[in-house]
Amino acid sequence: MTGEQPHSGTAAELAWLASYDPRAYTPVAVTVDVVALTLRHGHLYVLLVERAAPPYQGSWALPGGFLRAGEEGLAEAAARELAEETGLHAADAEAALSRIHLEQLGTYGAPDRDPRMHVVSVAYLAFAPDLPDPQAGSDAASAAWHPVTGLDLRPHTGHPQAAGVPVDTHGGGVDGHTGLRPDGAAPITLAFDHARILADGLDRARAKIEYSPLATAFLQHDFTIPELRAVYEAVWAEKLHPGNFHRKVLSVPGFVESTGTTTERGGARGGPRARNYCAGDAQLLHPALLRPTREDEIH
Amino acid sequence: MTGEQPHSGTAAELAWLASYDPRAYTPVAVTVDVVALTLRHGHLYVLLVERAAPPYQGSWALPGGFLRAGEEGLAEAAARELAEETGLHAADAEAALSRIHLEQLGTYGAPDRDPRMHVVSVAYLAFAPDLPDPQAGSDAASAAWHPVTGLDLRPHTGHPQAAGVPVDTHGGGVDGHTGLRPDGAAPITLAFDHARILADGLDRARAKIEYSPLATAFLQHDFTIPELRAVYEAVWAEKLHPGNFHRKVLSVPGFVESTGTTTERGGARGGPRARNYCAGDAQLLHPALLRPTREDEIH
DNA sequence: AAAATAGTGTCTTTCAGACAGTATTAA
DNA sequence: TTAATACTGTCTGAAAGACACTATTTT
Repeated sequence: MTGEQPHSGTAAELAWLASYDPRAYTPVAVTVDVVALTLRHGHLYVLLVERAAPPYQGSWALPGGFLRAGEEGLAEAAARELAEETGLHAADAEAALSRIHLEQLGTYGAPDRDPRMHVVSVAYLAFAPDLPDPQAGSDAASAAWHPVTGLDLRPHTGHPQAAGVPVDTHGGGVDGHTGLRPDGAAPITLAFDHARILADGLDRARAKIEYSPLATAFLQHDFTIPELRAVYEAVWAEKLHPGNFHRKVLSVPGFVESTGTTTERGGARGGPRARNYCAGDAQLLHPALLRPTREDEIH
Repeated sequence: MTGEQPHSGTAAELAWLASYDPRAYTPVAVTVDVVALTLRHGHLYVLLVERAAPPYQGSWALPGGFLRAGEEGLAEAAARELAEETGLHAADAEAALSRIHLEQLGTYGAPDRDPRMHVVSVAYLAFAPDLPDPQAGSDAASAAWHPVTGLDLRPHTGHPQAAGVPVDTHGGGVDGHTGLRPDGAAPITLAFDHARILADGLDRARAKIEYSPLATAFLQHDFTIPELRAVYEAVWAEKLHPGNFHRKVLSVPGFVESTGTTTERGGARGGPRARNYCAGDAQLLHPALLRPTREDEIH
């Protein structure tokens, strides 16, 4: 909009406008980062990109980029970044993106979180069904889905309470269960404060599927109750009781709707064929699906 | 675009450029706004400032200001703004601010939300005990606490629990249920998108006191169960059953701790003296205090 | 005395979790 | 056949909400 000189006006207006001129201040950059989660082979994966330039050259980071000032809103920018990095800006972007849930996660603005300048990052959280790997030859050449269990989620830039996100009581300590890769390799350390952002995103995801039907956003249009249970088990990293989960899901009005069909085959290791369902029209689960081993209050 | 002539080149080239010099883009301003809530005479009040210059000259707005780039984080900026506008930057600022709960609410960045330029606003939500009125002669000369029932809040289409800005652009419908003042005066319309921000803050507050002990942040250090109930009734705008509420609060571990004392006098209209409590050490209420007339899913 | 309120007891309903049990399918 | 799995039935305990009741204080 303004870009150059402010338009003319009264003296008072000009004085006030001057207070809005960003060049009167040290500049701030605004970026949008995306924590895109998906489910693969029963495990949670997050979309990461490899940094091609310093700082943190060669490190993995959350996909993101600068907000195009005057052109787009924050959610638009997040959707654009996500489409670019997943390689979905092709023909099917429209259809694929429409099934992806996107919500604002939080904003991170510690002055030293980027060594180059003060960067304020608006983080978004995305739930996506299993997508193809990002294709080379696009912006997404360096993007890949990583299992979250292979990432080091302990914050390393210990700025006081940088850009705190709600309620989070980030375990912070030597939790031990995160950051260990199944193959025993060293956990990957993320660039900037992206480990913290990812940890906040995982916390949000774990809490969100309790009272919202968004777990279905990780699945295809049609799914079975056991598949839905696999989502909860992956996000919560807990085994759930199959029978109780089944009855509970069906008892929540509007959570799932029967399609009248069943799967073609039974389970890989035996068992009957499961009935198919699709997402219902509820926005809120009532009653909620409470996480089981909620180790009570932390203090 | 920029308002001048757009740069030539593909988006990828622009992004490449920006990775070296973010100022290649149209500038963005970053502000921090605060939704500060308090309880007065049994009603919810919000801190507002009167705008002294266009746009929206003479309108009321949320207190806020520019992030001091390179100097402070977002939460720091919010605390600074809150201290300035409440007139608490005096001697007692330290003690008073320490009792105020402050958390990030969401970030608002629609390109046209400020007519002058693209402004990204990081909103914070504050719960404060009853504070003295802002004093003239300070930055807070134009600040005042307003009952939220006297403000015009458009209903918003977002998810009730969603922390932050819903992805969809709201369809700003006109509904008459909120914004009616008890004295029948016309509801006050807030500047910019601050009505939306305030509505999101109220939603967050209503949800937050269900599962966190933050309702106590509205009270003095010592309080009675009926006083705590008054907080819930004001925030939820619902009458609660006194007996059940009492038993429920005491049954949640770590919510409140008895001080062994009682009030000096009984209720204003009769009744025994109440026992005093202070906040316990729980961070999460388990089990939660569920809101009663939760009209189920919205779709 | 009358009215209002703090705090407790009890009953009913709902729901989460444990567990058992049946039917169906793959190996 | 064996093992795994989808799904259903049943019991127990926790907890929310409705209601009744006592005790204490103000007007």
